[in-house]
Amino acid sequence: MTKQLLLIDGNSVAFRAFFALHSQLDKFTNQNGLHTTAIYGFNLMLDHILKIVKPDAALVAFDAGKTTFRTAMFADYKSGRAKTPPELSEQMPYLKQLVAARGIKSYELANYEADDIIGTLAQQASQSDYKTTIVTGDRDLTQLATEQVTVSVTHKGVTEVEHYTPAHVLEKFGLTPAQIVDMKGLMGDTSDNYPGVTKVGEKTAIKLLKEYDSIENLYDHIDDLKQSKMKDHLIEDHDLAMMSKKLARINQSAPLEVELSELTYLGDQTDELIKFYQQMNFRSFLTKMNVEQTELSLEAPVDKPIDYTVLTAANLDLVKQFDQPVSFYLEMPAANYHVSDFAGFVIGNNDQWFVSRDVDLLKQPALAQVLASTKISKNVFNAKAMIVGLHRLGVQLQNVNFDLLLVSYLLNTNDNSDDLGLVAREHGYEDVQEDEIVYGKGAKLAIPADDSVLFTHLAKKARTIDLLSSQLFDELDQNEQTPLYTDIELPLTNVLAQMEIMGIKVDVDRLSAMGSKLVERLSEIEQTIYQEAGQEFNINSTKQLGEILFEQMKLPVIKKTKTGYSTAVDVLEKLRDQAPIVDNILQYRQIAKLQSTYIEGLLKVVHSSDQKIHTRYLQTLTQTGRLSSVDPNLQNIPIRLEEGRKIRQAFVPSHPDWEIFSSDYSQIELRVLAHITGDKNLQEAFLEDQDIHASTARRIFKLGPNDEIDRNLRRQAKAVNFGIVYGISDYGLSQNIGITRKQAKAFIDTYFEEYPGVKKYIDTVVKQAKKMGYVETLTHRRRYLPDINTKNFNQRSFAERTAMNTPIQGSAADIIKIAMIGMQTALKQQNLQAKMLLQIHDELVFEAPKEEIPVLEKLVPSVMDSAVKLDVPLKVESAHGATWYDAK
DNA sequence: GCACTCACG
DNA sequence: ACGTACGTGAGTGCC
Repeated sequence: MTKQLLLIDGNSVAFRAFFALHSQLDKFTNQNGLHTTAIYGFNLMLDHILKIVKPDAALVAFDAGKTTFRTAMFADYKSGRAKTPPELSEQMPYLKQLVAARGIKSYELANYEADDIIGTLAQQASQSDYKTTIVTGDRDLTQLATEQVTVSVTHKGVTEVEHYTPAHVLEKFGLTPAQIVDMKGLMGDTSDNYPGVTKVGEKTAIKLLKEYDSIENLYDHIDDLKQSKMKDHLIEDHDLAMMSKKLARINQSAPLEVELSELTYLGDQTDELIKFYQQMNFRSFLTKMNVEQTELSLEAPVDKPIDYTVLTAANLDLVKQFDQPVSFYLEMPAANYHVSDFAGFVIGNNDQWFVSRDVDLLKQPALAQVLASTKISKNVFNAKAMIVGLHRLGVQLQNVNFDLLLVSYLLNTNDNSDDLGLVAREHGYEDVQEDEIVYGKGAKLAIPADDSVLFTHLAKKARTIDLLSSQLFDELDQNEQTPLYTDIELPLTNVLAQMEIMGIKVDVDRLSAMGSKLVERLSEIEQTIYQEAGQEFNINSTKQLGEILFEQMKLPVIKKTKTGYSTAVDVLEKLRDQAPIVDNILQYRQIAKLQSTYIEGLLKVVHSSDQKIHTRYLQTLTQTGRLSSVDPNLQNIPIRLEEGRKIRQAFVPSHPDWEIFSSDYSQIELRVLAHITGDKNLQEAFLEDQDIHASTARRIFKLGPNDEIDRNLRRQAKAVNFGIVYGISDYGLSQNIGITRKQAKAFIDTYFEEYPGVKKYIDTVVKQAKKMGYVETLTHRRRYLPDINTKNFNQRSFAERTAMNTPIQGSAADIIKIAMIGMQTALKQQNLQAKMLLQIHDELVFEAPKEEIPVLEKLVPSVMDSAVKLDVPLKVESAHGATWYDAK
């Protein structure tokens, strides 16, 4: 029978695991301050792969030392590589302990790398009756793939792996595994520091090898190549290419001192492993082994049993005893809490938990008074959902102290799952199951019939909230984020809840009438398109559309996507002149979008009870601190094109003789930029209330104060301003305004000369991000950037752009949040009937009686522009009218 | 469930 | 040499 062999590239996987968890570096330490990220990640990978492979034999290979037979060939091999971080080095000895405790042999060999050990063993295994799986973070090992040997390369994290068989290598590179070394020979390897051929990268290497198979054959036919720079480089670098290929080739006959027969996989060495996990403080792995964690159990109950009391109308007075913070949780299994069923609730503290399925009990004074009490504070998970859910029952929730979801998100914007069990796990608490497991999902979503299943789940949720509060409050404090939570996000939760509950009225008839017209026009255009194409097809299918345009009608292919031809707007616009069908397709797309997303989509979510739409704002989702809006999204209702803008005519006030009133910040992000960077020239433009894009145009195009700025110059300057905010690149700018990359680069260089403060800021913020691993907004909102130091150019560049953009976008989000809280307070204080309904990132939308409009025209801008004090003024513009459309 | 396209700031 | 603008949500097609 075929046996299974598992070979793991220890250094490379540890390295991957270390950087995958880099943002969590400080959270993963044991009692002695040892960092444990690489060990933890490595073990996750082991768990994952052992399940898939079920090996009979296994080995983890490690690199032995600095010098190998490769350094003898090429002195610079792997030189110039950044030193292994000490936080990783310190973990390596323990990693070997882990491997041993899991019943796997480790091995290293002087003068050879882990690759060579693996290559040699894989070779031997193929001659015996073995199937081999190699796990590594290094794609170079794919050269070892054969029908008997699969190379599993770890992806983003460490548990996601991509399995390379010869077929997969072919699909991925268009090459055989044997050609990988030729590819590396031509392209070189920056991380191993061997050169390859000048100016030849992966793409070129693959192209050449597809034609010539190998480096040797390529050079045999070098005279056949057309005269080109590339040919010159190839000839010039012949020796380098040959050497690089040798360096890339994995040695498959290293003088190993181990044999396959010694690699028997023993399985977990339970006692040793438990001791090791305890030493590493790996609670989740201990849980998996069903180990009682005595000394940790007070803090971290793991499957710890829980007692609860079932509440009934008869014993309801039991809840009157509460005189200190209580945890409360109202269970709504569907995501949309405006309409979800109620499964039950839990309330309690100090290991006294009261549960019930009967949410009507919440209306009883004994309970309702606790929830509304301003004396007894409440600890919850997702306060906004609780407020809205309770409101549906006619019950008020006041005095929320701790919101686990919200605090978790502020501590790390990635901890934004709306599942309590998952969020708790991020903080080391393992005993709450995922909702999906308890309630199922999709069509299978159901409330468990078994009382003990439901009640245990609920009680554990309440207990977890209770137990996590002080720890997470401490962490907030350490991050200087307590004011952000207390003064901004927590009060905002309540404001958002009120906006969602209020909803916005929709003129359903109007929307339907617009829909009918669109449907008519759609079928007309459809017929025209079919005629022009000479056949009927599904216009919505990009695949079919691509075939018609680019194969049958032979239009030039401008851009391709991963899967075929691109038919996106920018492509079609370039083809406009070539065939009338293109214009019609653009028309069709525009109208189809309006019809399906905005007419049908919105009609579907109008509540029949009040003819209103009640969106949900997600307060704990975005990486920058912005809100998002779902079910439906009311933050992307059309405005740019008149056709679509008319949709806004269907958004109307909820009372006769009321109007829609809207105020928006003008250029808030650029003003924030001027403030944060301290750039005097940019600040001056805002202090003098100049047209900012015109002012930028004047500077970057070196125009005099009286020169006219034509529309095109202003448009280009505007694009440059956007580019700066987004974290500029010459390529991105050139694409956006249709100029060459060189011109774009010149614009950017001039911009930085004119605005030196901006340049300085960008350099500083990126440096800061590289050092600290995160960036911050005005209010200490934090975003971790785990990729900021990665070797991968794309990932790193992206992280760098994010480092520049997040403080700007995020601070603008902070400002409008503060303004919203101020507005809610002001409306109440002044006894106004006006209601705040929507937030669209830099805009607030209200409805109000006509007579209050003059009040709002003063009040709203004054609250908005005084939300924070910046070094430049904030500017607010307002409008009002009978519908949202008319508020322009 | 992913890819593509397109709506907004 | 690399291959990009920042942040979102929703509908449709296709596997």
